[in-house]
Amino acid sequence: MNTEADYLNQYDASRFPSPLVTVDSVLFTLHQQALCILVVERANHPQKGYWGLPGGFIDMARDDSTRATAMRKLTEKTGVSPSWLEQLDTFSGPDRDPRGWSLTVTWFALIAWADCEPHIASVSDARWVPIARLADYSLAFDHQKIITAALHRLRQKTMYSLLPVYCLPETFTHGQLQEATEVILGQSIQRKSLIRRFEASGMFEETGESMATGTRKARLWRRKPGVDIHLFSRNLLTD
Amino acid sequence: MNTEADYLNQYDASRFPSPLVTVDSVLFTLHQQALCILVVERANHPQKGYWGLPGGFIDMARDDSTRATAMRKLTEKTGVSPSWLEQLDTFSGPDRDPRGWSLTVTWFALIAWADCEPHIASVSDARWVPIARLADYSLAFDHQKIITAALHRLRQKTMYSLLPVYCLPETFTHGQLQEATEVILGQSIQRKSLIRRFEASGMFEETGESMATGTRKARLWRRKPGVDIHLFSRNLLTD
DNA sequence: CGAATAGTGTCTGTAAGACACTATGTT
DNA sequence: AACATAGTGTCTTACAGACACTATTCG
Repeated sequence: MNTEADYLNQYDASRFPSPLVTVDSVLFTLHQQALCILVVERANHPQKGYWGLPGGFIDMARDDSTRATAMRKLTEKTGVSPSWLEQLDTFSGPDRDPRGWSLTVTWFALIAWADCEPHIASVSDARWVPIARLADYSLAFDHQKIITAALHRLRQKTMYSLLPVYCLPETFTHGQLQEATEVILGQSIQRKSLIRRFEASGMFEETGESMATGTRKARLWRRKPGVDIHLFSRNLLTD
Repeated sequence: MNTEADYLNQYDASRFPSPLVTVDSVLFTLHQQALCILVVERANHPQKGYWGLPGGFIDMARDDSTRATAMRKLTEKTGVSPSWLEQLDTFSGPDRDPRGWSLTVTWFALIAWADCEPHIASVSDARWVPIARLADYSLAFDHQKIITAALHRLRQKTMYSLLPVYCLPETFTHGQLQEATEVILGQSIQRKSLIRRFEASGMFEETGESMATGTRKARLWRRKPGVDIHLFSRNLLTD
């Protein structure tokens, strides 16, 4: 007799060698017209003292998916949940970690700077780094490659959606969204095109309030609750 | 003294519990105007007798990435390398496999039916199933969910690239590409639009040969060697 | 020649790019 | 009032949709 129940009774996972599994996230924000990434100084070996992405091991007792692991680690470092969190890619191989064959499930996240600044300012090991300054940091493992992939994803999605709103505070103006989009894409865009898309997306509602960012007051908007992101069928900046 | 070398000397991966890690692929092809997926009958527990995606454990001695694992498993089942292979997503959680907390890195692949039919016909455990017939099969684990994600990816990419060419033989006609695209999208498309994109992509060259699929002979084309896939800035079928 | 599929010409429709214009608030 | 930023009107451009047209091959 050899039922599945018999098999499972005798099954011992520790008999099989397994890769080292981690979860890492690339969290972006915008601050002072710069696109920034959250990096953490490594307190332990391996690569102690290097800077790395926020992440770590899965806690199988608490996490019911790698999304939960990513969320838990980001919340530990920032004090809040990211506004946007999607899976990026899985990186693996025998040489990327000195402890052996390893695999990291990576996530791509966005948050408003103001939402987490108080918490980040209070912990010394996490820091926002403008992407133009990343070269000043010694990054652990293949984290530079992961960041490059995340940046590519962010720029692609910015071309066919209004993803940058997830880098903004709960209420925001057209001007702030335009600035966010321009910082991410690294070039100026047509305000008219952005506003046309903003309206067509059906994702937003006016708060009724307005705010003076420049000289004239600008209307404030928020994301409609429960409304999903809208994907456009054409890209911005199609050159 | 506590150097990284000391740390690595004392490091014992087996002390830490680790999720069960697998790699699974969704391989699509086109046959007789139907979009098909390769499924394999499970010879061992768990879920023995159910059908599942081609995949399995990482062989850390031989595979230098999960891509290599996916490629190795697909080659075992089909006899050839897929024409297209990209990472899809990672699925994880405590309940998806009865052996415990598990994680599968999934890949999305395309191949021409004729390239692997001789090999598949010779092995009894692998089978092409038209997606409309998947309901007739008892699928293992969360493989239905993985297939749904792969199908979504295939359809999306078909809207903004000529990805379906990777389901065709090395040389093919405009008509075959149109048929492939229509089968994948489940609706007819404008031949003129397809040919405009085909030319604009710069991905193809004429073989000089032609072929009678219908009454009149059609020109044969192939992918230019070393040329990457072209992504269009607008979608087809934007309704 | 007619039938069927291969392939082209060209008009329409839609949404982005460009940019001038008007509106509103601050000094 | 001057000015700077908010927001609109509208022309142009690029490319997909529609569909009629011509071309080729076979019976």
